Amino acid sequence: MLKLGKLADYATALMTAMASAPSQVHTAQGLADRTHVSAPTAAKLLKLLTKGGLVESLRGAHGGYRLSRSPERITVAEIIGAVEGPIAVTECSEDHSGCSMESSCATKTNWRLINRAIFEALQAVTLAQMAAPAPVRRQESPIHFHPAASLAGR
Amino acid sequence: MLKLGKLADYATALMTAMASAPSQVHTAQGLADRTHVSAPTAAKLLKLLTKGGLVESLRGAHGGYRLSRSPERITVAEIIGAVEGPIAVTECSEDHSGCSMESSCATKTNWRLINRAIFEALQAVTLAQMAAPAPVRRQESPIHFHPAASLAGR
DNA sequence: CCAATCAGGACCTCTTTAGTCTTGATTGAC
DNA sequence: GTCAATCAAGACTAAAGAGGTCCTGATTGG
Repeated sequence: MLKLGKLADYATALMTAMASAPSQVHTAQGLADRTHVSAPTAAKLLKLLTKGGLVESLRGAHGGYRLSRSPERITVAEIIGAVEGPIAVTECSEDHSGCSMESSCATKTNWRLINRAIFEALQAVTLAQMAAPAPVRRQESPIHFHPAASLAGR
Repeated sequence: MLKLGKLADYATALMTAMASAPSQVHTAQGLADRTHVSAPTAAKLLKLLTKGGLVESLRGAHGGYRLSRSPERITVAEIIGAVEGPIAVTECSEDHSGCSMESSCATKTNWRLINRAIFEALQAVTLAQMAAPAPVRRQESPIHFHPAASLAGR
C-alpha cells in the first residue's frame, strides 16, 4: 500500500498548525492540543523536525517552536524526510544497494525513476498549500503528470 | 520513508521474469529460481497476482502461470495494488476515513491529491518498461512532472 | 531560586510483514 | 486408473518496525 507512517502524517499536522501563525512561538503542548496528537509524540516529532532544520526551538520559560522558514518554502517532502528518513520506495532505490541480482536488476534503474517521480510529487507541495483552507477546485487532477510521453516512447 | 513492502518488489521481479517470455507458461518453482525469491513466497505472490487478474494459472501437470495480458498493458500500480492492496499514502487518502479532526483536515484533500499524483506515477510505468534491459537514456528525469504550475498558482 | 520548556534517550508494546508449512484439489501422462 | 506434478487456500510462527510513553538533564525568564 505504499505506506507512509502515521508519524509523518502527524508531523504535517503539527507543521500545518504552526503555519497558521508562522513567526509565532508555539509550545509543544499547545500544538499537541490543537492537532490531537498526544503530547509525548508531538514533542518527539518536534525534536525531529528541529533536527531536520524545519523548525527552530527556543528553550526555557516561554520557549517553544517556530517555523524556520516561511510555509511557502517548506515542502511536504522535507517534512516526511525529517521524520522518516530519506524517501525511498524500495531497497535498491538508494545508491548503495547490495542487491546482487544480475539480470533482473536492470529493473533497478526503473525503480529509481519511479522513486524520483514520487519524490518530485511530494516536493511540489508546500506547507502553505497544505495549510490552505480550500484546495484547488479544478475538476481535473491539479497535480498533473505526464510521464507517458517520455517513458513510453521507445 | 514511504515504504513499499518487499513483497511488492518481489512481485515485480516475478512479473518481470514472466515478461521476458510472455505467453509462455512458467512454474512457480522456475520463477522462484530465476528471481531468487524463495519458493513458498513466490507461490504466495503468484496466487495474489492471480487473484488480481494479472496472471492466469493453469493447474495440473505442466501447469503454471502466464501473464494474462501483454506486458505493455500491465502497470506497476496494478502489481503493487494486487500484492499490497489499494495504494494509499495516508489513512485518510481513502474515501471513508473516520478521521474527525475538524480544522486540520482541510489537509485531507491535499493528501488525496498527493496520493493521486503518486498513483499516476506508478501507473505510468508498464511491466514492459520494467523488463526492458536498458532504461531511457536521457539526462533529465524521464518521468517528468510539473505539478507546480497548477498547484502553485493560487 | 523556581517554574516552564526543550533535549536526548531508554524503553515497552503492539501491529504488520515476511516467510513457512500443511492439506486438498486439479490435470496431464502413462 | 493411477500417479506425479502443480496450483489453491489458509493457518501459523517469528522477526521487525512503528508507535507511544517516560525519565533525567539542560536552559531560560521571572
